[in-house]
Amino acid sequence: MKDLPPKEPAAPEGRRTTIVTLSRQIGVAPSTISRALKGDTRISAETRARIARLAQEWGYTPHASARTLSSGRSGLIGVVLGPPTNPFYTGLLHEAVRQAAARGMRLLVIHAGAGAIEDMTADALLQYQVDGCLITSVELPSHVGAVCAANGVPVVMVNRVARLNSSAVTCDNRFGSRQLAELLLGQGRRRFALVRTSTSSSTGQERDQGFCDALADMGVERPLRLDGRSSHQGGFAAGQQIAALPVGERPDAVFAVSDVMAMGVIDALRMAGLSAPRDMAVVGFDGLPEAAWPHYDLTTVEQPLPAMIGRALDLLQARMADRSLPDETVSLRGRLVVRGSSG
Amino acid sequence: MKDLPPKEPAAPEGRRTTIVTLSRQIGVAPSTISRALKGDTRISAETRARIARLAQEWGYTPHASARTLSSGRSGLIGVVLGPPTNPFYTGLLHEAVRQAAARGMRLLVIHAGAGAIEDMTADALLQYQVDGCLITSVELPSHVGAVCAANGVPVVMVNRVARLNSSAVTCDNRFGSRQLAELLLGQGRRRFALVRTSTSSSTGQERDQGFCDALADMGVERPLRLDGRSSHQGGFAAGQQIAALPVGERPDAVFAVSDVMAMGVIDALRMAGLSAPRDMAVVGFDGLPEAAWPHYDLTTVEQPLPAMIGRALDLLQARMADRSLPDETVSLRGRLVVRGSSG
DNA sequence: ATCGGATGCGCAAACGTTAGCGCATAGGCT
DNA sequence: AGCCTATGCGCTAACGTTTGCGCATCCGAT
Repeated sequence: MKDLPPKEPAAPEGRRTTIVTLSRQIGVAPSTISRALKGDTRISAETRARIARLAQEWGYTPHASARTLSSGRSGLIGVVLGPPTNPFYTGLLHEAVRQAAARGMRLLVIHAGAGAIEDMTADALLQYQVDGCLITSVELPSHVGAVCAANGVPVVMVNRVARLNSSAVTCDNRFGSRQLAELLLGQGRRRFALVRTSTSSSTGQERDQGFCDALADMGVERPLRLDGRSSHQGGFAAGQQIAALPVGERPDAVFAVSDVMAMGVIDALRMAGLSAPRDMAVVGFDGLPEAAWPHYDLTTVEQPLPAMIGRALDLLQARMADRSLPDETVSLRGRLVVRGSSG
Repeated sequence: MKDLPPKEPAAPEGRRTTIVTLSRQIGVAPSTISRALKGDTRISAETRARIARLAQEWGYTPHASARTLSSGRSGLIGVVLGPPTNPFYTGLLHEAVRQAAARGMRLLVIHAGAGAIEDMTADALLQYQVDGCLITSVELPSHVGAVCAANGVPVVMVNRVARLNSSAVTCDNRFGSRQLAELLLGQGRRRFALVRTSTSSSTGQERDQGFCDALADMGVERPLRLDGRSSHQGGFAAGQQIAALPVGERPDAVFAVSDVMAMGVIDALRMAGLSAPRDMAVVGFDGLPEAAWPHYDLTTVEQPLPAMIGRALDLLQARMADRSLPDETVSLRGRLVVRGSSG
């Protein structure tokens, strides 16, 4: 009944159990151990089984650095994360951690937040030999892009349009915002306001265009445009402006290009004594968990985050295996989630 | 005017510039390069300067894996991150990334979220030879603890009490919630509700106790206790219960042990037609940026996050340098931030 | 009996850095 | 002039894995 986990069962000198420890135990070459452990069929099935058992018994753990040094592959994905003011990035990180782990990869956080990325920081990509890079920041930091390109490190942007030397996976922003527009138009709304981000991200622009195109198709006049930071505060400020409009000029529907901003709008309206579905419809985009809070009850388009991360990792892994693959952009359709805020 | 950044200036064969590339260029031993680059004073100042210049010229980037393999130090900090439902962890991550980078270290995200951590995942700690571990999860995942302890990897818990084989840095929860209690008592509030987390984290318990002790000191009866998940939803549910109380039994102040929960409480009250400072005071704990939103305007105790992360990294680095250092717990005082929600 | 090809594994050279010794050279001291 | 201590580097052996070859052995086919 030796049920103990393989806790240094026979590594007496406190030295790590390595591939040669095993090789000496069992009387085969280290290379055989290495191959057996990764399932190389050139090694007979029974030898592989014996080796697997031995490794288990001795609590063998591969040494990632040694593998990296020898093979050039680190199993690490460099991540540049967007600002904390948008919970979307938080969800994205969590999903990425989970899925990467399932594929045997880990996330190395290179940079997080809004600030510019320093060159020194970007060098970590090289130092740690990341196999690929996941970027969700507003813009592909130039130095990171250069470093990756110069070293053949594949880059995938998530929720951003592709730049030079990068693939990308996004939500179908145009289609999504068109759906929102059509929903509102179908309700008879005709006076629109559009709350956008001042830093014109590709995502924001696409949502803007998709929405406005749908309005144009119906011959509805262009919406009132308000710009602000992509955060609750940005939306809040826009909401205050909207609330301050003379009653006659008030829109009957407002589309904020991100859920956080929409939440800000709602809060601002409320503080001005206006209410989300009653005085005007408010819709957002992203599908944050927060948008479902009863207090917001926000109609939005939910980005298919798990699928997006999955595709992003697919793209990355494909390009790790074959560096010559051309850049690719995939866009996935989101799901319109109709809640109370749209009336 | 050769202003180009050191972009493979002379690495013709696409081979990485290594320490021996440099050593051959300049005619010294590789070991000398290594020592010079890390400022070893045994190398003359002028040689060091020459080498530094050469390295710059050739765009030399150290190979982290090689260093790790040889020296045993990876420059990596393993991170276990709490659930995405509490923005506190997001802020913590951002701060940690920034400060770690400033100290030349990177964050390897081992696990994120509420789910249990798998053994395989924990093994990444060993594989990548992390120098230390930062844990903010609710409880120290047992396997992670075991792995770290067995391999002498220092562990620091943040916002959690220390477990066996770990140091910790927390906010002074008792003092903070006492301050909140005294603030409310000073206003004449006497009927209290306490919204707690059902999973009894050390943090939650301490805040509970600090608050109740202060009440007891004033001879005020024990508060009504409501338990829920540590999220907006948990707080929301508690808020609904409070709102549903007969008017005579309603508290005149509620303390939610975290800001997210307090936000949930406020939203629930509001949906029931009650309002935060008017019908009862609501206070939280953490000092989230979200708490400052005009819509919440939440009185809270702000955890000194930058200082906490700083101390956590201090503890970690000290224990990397000297593994024999005893575990240490430091608690830092937060700052009472009085806003509108407390009336 | 001989040959040809699988099948199964071993050899040894990388990968880039670090660190324990050890060996010169130079200068100051007696 | 000889000895001693710095000062400044070089040698070399790790660190643990991977991988391109290459070499046996064994099987069946000729």
